[in-house]
Amino acid sequence: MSTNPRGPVSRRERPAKPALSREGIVATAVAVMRAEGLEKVTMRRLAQELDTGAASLYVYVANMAELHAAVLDQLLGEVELEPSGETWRDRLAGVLASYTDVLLQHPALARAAISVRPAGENYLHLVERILALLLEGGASRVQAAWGVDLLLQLATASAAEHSTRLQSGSSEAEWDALTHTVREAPGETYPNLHALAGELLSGSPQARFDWFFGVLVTGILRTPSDPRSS
Amino acid sequence: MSTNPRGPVSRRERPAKPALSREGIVATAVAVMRAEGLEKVTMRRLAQELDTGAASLYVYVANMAELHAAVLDQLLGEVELEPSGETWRDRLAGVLASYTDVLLQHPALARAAISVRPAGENYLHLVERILALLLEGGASRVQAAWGVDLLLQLATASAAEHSTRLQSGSSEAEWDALTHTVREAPGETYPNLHALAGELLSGSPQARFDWFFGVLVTGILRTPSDPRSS
DNA sequence: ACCTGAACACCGTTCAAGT
DNA sequence: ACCTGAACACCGTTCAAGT
Repeated sequence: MSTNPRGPVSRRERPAKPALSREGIVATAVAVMRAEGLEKVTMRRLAQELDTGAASLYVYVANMAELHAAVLDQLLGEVELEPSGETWRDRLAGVLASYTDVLLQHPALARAAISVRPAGENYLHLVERILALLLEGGASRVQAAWGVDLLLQLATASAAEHSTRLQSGSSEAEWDALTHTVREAPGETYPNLHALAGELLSGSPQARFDWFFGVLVTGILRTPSDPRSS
Repeated sequence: MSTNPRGPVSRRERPAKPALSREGIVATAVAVMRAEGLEKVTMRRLAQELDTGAASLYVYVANMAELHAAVLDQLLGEVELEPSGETWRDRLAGVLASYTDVLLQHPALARAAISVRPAGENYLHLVERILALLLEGGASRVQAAWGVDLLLQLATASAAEHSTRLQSGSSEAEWDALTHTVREAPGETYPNLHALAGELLSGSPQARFDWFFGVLVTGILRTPSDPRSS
């Protein structure tokens, strides 16, 4: 009869329930999201996964929004900050494409990312990197600072918009409906819409991303900030 | 004892329940949203308002997303499409500012607008007007078509981001937290973030809007679409 | 201080049954 | 064809009570 120096053996059924912690909760949230999507990341589901009650989680996270922000920051760790590329422009395009990719893999998160400010480490690293590349490209201090905002906002919005199209069951039908609406727009009421229907619906996502990126970079470098405000 | 030629008078308590219709449902949804916000626009609440059961609404709208799209299109009727302004550029800025204003008045709708494609009349009129202004400014066909997308996407994202800051009870505290994070970012790990903290947090919403708008217009007119795709 | 069960006040959507 | 009640399968958050 060997004795366990660490005390009596009790509840041998499962490994001792690990203590709750903010990191544990966020890690579980990320795992559930990867497996089943952000929709399934609910307080009740997380609690079940951690073998406790939903109310217990509120000791470590203030609410759902804060949890979403933490999950998002965690995901941002996957963004490629040092992509290959000859010029600063290619590297900047690479970082943004990687950011967009990460969001596209998690449709619901892309939507959440628009209203959520992740103030975590990974978000800061991303901002830092984009600032560096813009400065390398010759942007002024204000151009770089405001430019980051503009670039991230657009990348996020594009991912959110695209991701809804991808996931929602009705994606195909909805796209058809939009196509139909544009193509059938009467030329008397909507002359330009009618004339440019082809262009409005043209372009692969890649081609559009490239053009959008070009527009922003060109604009950022050529547009001085309002002299009255600097 | 007068007789009613239209039949026996029954249920004199309230005016006869009006027949359900898609327009009636959307109008009620808009009214509830104006009064109490999009969060309160639920199937159950709308049904209550219309003196019926939630299930009955599904005869006229497919689901919540479709209802949101209809509400959004209705709201877009308030956008000023003919603002005063000397140049096409001023008028375009006016249209976009008005669009942003409308969304800012309804925070939750701004967020919904990112993933929702309103295919209604008012949305089409907005697109038509922006196309016309861009063409007037000398944009090519593709520049105008893709430019509308870019301008609307960015205006929507800005409104969504800003509106969350405005409404969420914790807005002030969250903004302080972000400010603090940026100001306290260690210079060794985040040299650029640290050096540009002032610029990152600078600028009134108006100043940023003006600069963003300038960046997009400049970029749209100067960036040719990829020759391989046109 | 941390954890819990139970409750509060809700959701969207489906479906069998009625008219 | 349209409308209904009831049910299904959930939510986030709070709070008194325990340890």
